[in-house]
Parts: sequence; C-alpha cells; structure tokens
Amino acid sequence: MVKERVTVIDIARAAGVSKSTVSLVLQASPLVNEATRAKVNAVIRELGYVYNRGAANLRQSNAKSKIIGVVVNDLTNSFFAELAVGIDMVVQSAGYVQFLANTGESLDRQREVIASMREHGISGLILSPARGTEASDLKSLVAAGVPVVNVVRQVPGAKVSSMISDNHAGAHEAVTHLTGLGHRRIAFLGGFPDTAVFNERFQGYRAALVDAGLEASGELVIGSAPSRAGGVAAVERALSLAVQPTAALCFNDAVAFGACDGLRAKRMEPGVDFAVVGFDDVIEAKTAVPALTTVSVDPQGMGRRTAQLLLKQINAGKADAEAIVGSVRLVIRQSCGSAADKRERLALI
Amino acid sequence: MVKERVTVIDIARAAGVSKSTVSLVLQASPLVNEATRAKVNAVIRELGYVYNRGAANLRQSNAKSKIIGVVVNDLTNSFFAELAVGIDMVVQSAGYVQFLANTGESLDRQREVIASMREHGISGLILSPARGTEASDLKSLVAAGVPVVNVVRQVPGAKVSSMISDNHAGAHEAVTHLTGLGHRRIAFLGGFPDTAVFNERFQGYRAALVDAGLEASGELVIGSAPSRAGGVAAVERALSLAVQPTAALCFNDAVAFGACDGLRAKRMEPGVDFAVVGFDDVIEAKTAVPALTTVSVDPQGMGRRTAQLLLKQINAGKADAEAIVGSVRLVIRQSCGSAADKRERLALI
DNA sequence: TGACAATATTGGAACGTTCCAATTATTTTG
DNA sequence: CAAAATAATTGGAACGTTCCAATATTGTCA
Repeated sequence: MVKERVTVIDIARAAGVSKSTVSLVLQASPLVNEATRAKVNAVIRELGYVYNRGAANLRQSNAKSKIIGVVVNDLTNSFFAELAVGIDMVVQSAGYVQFLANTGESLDRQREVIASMREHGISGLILSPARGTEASDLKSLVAAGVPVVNVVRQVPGAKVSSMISDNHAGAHEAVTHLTGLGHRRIAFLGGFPDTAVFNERFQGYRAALVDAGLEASGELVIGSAPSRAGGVAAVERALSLAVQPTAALCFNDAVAFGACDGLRAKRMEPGVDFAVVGFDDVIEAKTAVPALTTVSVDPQGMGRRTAQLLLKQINAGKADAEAIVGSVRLVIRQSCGSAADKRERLALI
Repeated sequence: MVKERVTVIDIARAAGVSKSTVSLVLQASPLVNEATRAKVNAVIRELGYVYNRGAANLRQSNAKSKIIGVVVNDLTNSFFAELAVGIDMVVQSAGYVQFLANTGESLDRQREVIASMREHGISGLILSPARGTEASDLKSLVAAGVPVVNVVRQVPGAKVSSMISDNHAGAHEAVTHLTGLGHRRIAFLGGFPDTAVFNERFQGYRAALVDAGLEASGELVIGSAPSRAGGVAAVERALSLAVQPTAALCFNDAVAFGACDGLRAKRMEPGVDFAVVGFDDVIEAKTAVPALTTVSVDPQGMGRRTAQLLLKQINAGKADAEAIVGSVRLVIRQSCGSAADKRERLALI
C-alpha cells in the first residue's frame, strides 16, 4: 500500500506532452489544442491525479486559494449556524469554498484557528469575534492585506469592515410595542453586560422606556448566559421580585425560549400571563408555541450580505473599511398577547 | 501598501544565521543553541513572519497539515453543530485544527468541498454523508490513503470506518417504554423513509410493537422532513386519523418539538394528553417544557468518539475499517406522562 | 597538546506547480 | 513559395520550505 503521489510530470509523461502543457490544461487555458486537452484530461482521470494547491500557491503568491474562512464564537447557537449557511450561499456561487471554525469564546483558540487559516492562504476572513478580542489580534492579518469582515460583534479600533445589526433600533421598537400594549414594568433579560451587543440592545431598551415616560429600574435588568438555560434562570429571578414585571425583552431568542420554559414551570402561560419578546428571529421562532414575537435579524440574510461585503473587498483589492448596519424589524407573533389584553391590563391600575 | 512576503531567508539574513537554522527554530528542534533560538524568534516577531505551510508540505509530503476536515449534511440541525463541537474537543487537544463545511444534502457540493479539503492536504476526514452518497464518491480518497470516518450515516460498500448509533435498540427501548405505560396506538413520526437511519429506527419501532403483541399499522407511520416544521405537519396528520394514536416515537428531537407545538396548537398538552418521545437528546431537550423523553445519542460524546477513531487511524497509518455502534439509552423526562396515568388509560379500554 | 566527542550551524538539492521566453508547427498572406 | 502571422508546445527558473550530509565550533580527557 505505498502511495506515490501523482504529479503533473507523471501526467505529462503518460500523455506524451510537457508538464507546461498539463499545467495549461489545468488552468483551462485557451492556448491549448482541443485534442491535447481531451487527451490530458483523460490521463488525469485515469491516474487519479490530485491538484496540489500548496505547490501552486507557492509559485503564484498573488492568486489566493479559493477559500473563505469563517470563524464564529459559538456554533451551538443556531443563529451562527444559520449565519454560516447564509454566507455559504453567496460564497459558493462565487466559486469559493467556506471553511468554518468554532472558537467557543476562547481567545487562544481563536488565535490558533486564524493562524492556521492564514497559513493555508485564505482569500478572506469573516469573523464573529470571541469576547475580549482586541484590534491587535487582527492587526497582522490586515497588515498582510487579507480582507477581513467582522460580523455580529465589532472590535473597537480595528480597521476592518463590519456588518452588525441595528441593535438599538430593534430593542427600541420592541419595547415601544410592549408599552403600546400597556405594559409598565418591562424587564430586560439575559446576555452578558460586558459585550457591545448587550449594551446596544440595553440602550435601546432604556431609551424606549424613557420615551414612554417610564423610568428604567435597575432591578429589572437581569443578565445571564445568552442561552436557553440562562433564560430560565433570568425569568425565575424576575418573578421573584417584590413587584413583578409583566413583560420582558430578552437578549436573544434562546433566552426568550428559556424564559417561556421558566414561565411554564411557574404555571404561567407566555403570551397570556406574561409578554415575551425575543431578538434574532431564529428559525424556530415561527413554529414555537406560542410563536415568538421577536426582532428579526434574519441571520441568513445577514450572512449573505456579509459575504457580499467580503467578496467585494476581495475583488477590489483595496481595504478601506466599511461598516454596514443591517436594518431590523419587529415581527409580531403570539408571545405578547394582543391589544385586546391591553384594556384589561389598564383596568387593573 | 506593497506587501512583500517575509520568508525564512529574510529572517536568516536579519538574524545573521542561515535559513537552515531558522527552519530548525521553527520546528522547535533541540539542536539549536538557546541564544540563537531567542535571537531568531525575536526577529520573527519583529518582521511579522508568517509560516508558509504550503511550501512546507511540499517538501515533506508525508507529514500532513495538521487539519481535520469535517463535512456535515445539515448544519442548521443543532445535532450536527454539537457533533462538531464534540469532535473539536478531541481534535483540538491533539493539536489539530478542525475545518467544518456544510453540504446541505447536495452531492455536488459535497464533491466540491471534499476535493477542496483534499487539495489542502487534510490529515483526515469525518463525513456525515449527504443523502445518496455512494462508495465511489469516497474511493479516490481512501485510495490515496486519507483516513476517513463516516458518522451518523453509513455509505454502503465503502471501506471506511464508521461511527453510528444503535438506532434499532434505541427505538425499541423507547417504544417498549410507551407500551409499558399502556399505550396501544403508537405512531412513528417524521423522517425520510429512504434513509438508512429512518429504516433502522423504524425497524426497532416495529419490532417493539410486535414484542408487545401489538400490530404495526401502516397509517401510523407518517414521514416528513426531519425538522420542527415537519413534526408539526406529521402530528397534525396523526391527529386527523379516524382512530387517533395516543403516543408517538419521533424520528428525532426536532420532529418531537414540532409535534409538541402541533399538539398545543390543537389544545392538547404534550405529556398529558399525548405522549411524545424524541431521538438524539439535543441540548434543549432537557430544558424544554415539558422536558423531552428521548433516546440519548449524546452528539458531543459521539463527536468525541468519532474523532478518537479518526486520530487512531491517522496515527496508526493503517486503514482497516472499523465500525463502531454507539450505545444509546432512553432518558425519561416529562413528555410521556408518568406510570400513574397508566391505570387511567387502561381503565378506558 | 592532540585526539575525540559532542554540539551548532550550514549550503544545496528537492518538493509540485506556474510563469516566461523561446521554440516548433501550422496557417495565412503578398 | 517565401515571408509573416498565428497557434501550440516546451524547457528551465522560480516560489518557500525541509532534509541531508558536511562543516565549524566548542568541550573533555589522557
């Protein structure tokens, strides 16, 4: 079972041409005669030749390997899985292949993974940075002229393009919807307070409360892991307050689902006894019961736009950073009850 | 902004040594003097050198690039996301980097992605094959001596190792649990009937019914997409039957969640009015309300074992295929009601 | 001090490809 | 039919690394 690597030279010998000709065939050059091309291709198939991109890249240090690296911080969150699928759609049709890696919020891992992708000569990188990523972590990459687009989270000070969603506006719209339904005590549930995304959504939440003439009470802001389990814990704490909230804007959909679970565990029905709004509009939001009212970020669409941004940058060759803020819209479903409940709630006051 | 690539020769010149010495430093060879090593490393940092793995691999065609390729057929299914995370854990601690790619069940895409990974000289491949994958699709890979492990699904006739879960036993155990609770009309919901996994689970379902002295009625087997939406549709059809089932084994957890949603939409409470059993034990199964009774496949654990299998094969260098069937166990939670309901149900007959 | 071993360092060939300039074969043109 | 134009093919140098064998430096001991 000795594996001898098949090279262009083997092909050349077997086809009775020179290695240069084989190389031209591989690049689909128009310079080569139709008959020879067919002959060479036949031999290639016959001998089971595998193109050695390493060797090729060595020679043509300019033309990169048709690979886009995608690095995300939490693959178990389906938001990122869908983001990746969105990226894949456009990356694919542009003739690239996407290699995805997960950091699980580990900075060390992120460094390793990015280094490894770089060594393999990726054409560009889409990064949802792990918490605590600094501009210096990306510096060498951009200095080397590798196009980078940050997504979901920004890295302060880094001169790279970014695609984030309008968290402030989304949270504002969601809370305004809740106040419009007559809610006066509205909690903000879940998320890590030291992240930019948390902060943007929280600011939008607070601004909407102020706009509605309500005061933002600190005890109604309850951080937690941005996961389903975190949501359960957060809503539990919210319900243990002396004066309970009647509604909550959740950091993301995972937290919102957790909040629904937590409510049911306390024999309360989400959408009836308590209004829940999520953030992201994950695919399950529509089919869950009750269907989740949530701020739609459209992860797939976001992935597509991010990929387009990156491709534009790859093709242009220039590197002036561009920050796109994706618009966002509130999708009203069943988890907040209807306006009919409003009278009832107001009557209680 | 002209990017000149920094090479070992530049380093050598700047450090006043030969390129060979720099190479030795890069490989952390013990042959080089401590002082020179420090000097060289300093220069490397200073000039922002990036290791060119392409060139390295070219020379040492044996030692592969420390990369494990993972190709899955549906990244939006969180089962695969968790599988990938499990793989990552062991792959990572073995000093490898995982590159993940998604095929979305497209055979063409799968071909492209595998080819691309191969060109980059992956050390091994873990593949959850797209539907319709044939042994010939893997032939060239194994012929070239690249270790391959199939996971979740097998490819008939392919001489590669595989790691699948004991679908027959799991389904059997689940259904036996249901018959033990007194259920007599048990549906099998979701999944595509033309897949091996479906078949194995279905056979386990049928065998358990027979063992319990019940006959398996065809109308109770309702296929659908193996997704949440598919589960909603399937349970809907089940409830429209003249003689309704009182329980269901679902193809996977996603279908089971969908079934719960569908039940609620019809004002039935899963776990009380209807027993639901899932398959996979996805991470949300525990925190959902009601907590899902399901056959635990432990995707992370499965990922870990798969990765171990692959690493073993990479290190051994030999390629004798090994088929591991992961054991599986029923995790009883709240979605089936308790034995207390059994008397009630039997009383009705 | 000379002989030997141990420790550090090095030049050059090789890996599989692409590119360039040069060459050969074929066709067109005056 | 020679000359020019075009089409097809080719050998060799380069890309950045590792490996090998060889050399240079230092240390040890009788």
